Amino acid sequence: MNAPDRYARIRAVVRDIPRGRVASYGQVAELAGIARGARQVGYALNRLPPDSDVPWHRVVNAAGRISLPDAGGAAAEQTARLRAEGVRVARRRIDLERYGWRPDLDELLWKPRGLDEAGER
DNA sequence: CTGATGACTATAG
DNA sequence: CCTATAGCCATCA
Repeated sequence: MNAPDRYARIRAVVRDIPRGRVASYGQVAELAGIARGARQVGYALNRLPPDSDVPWHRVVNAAGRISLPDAGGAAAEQTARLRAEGVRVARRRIDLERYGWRPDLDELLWKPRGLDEAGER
C-alpha cells in the first residue's frame, strides 16, 4: 500500500468520527487497516492543510489525553474545538468511557433502523 | 544506507 | 499520576 493511499484512508476514518466523540491514534490506524500505525496517523494529521475539513481534533492518545504540545497553542486549539462540540476536557484529559467512539454502538444509536416496533432505547 | 524523529502505546516501578 | 523503557514504523536529513 502506498503512502498517499494510507493517508487517504486515515483521513477517511477521521472524517467518520462523529461530533462529540473522540478516537485514539491506534484506533484510527486499526480502522484504516494499518496495524501498528498509530504514529503514522499522527504524522498524517500533522501534515493536514490548515483549511482541511478533517476533524483532527477528535483524535487523542490511548490514555484519552491530548498529545499536541502546549507550545504554540496547539493543545488549546484542540481543547477549544472539542469543548465547542460538547466534549468535556479537564487537564488535557478526556473521559473515553464517555466520549470514546464505539463505531458499532454509535451506528445503532444514531442510525437506528427498524425501530417501527421498538421505537425507543 | 544510516541514524534521528515523533500529534504512539504497553508495561513496569 | 508520573517517569523510564522498549517496541513500533514511515519519513527525512
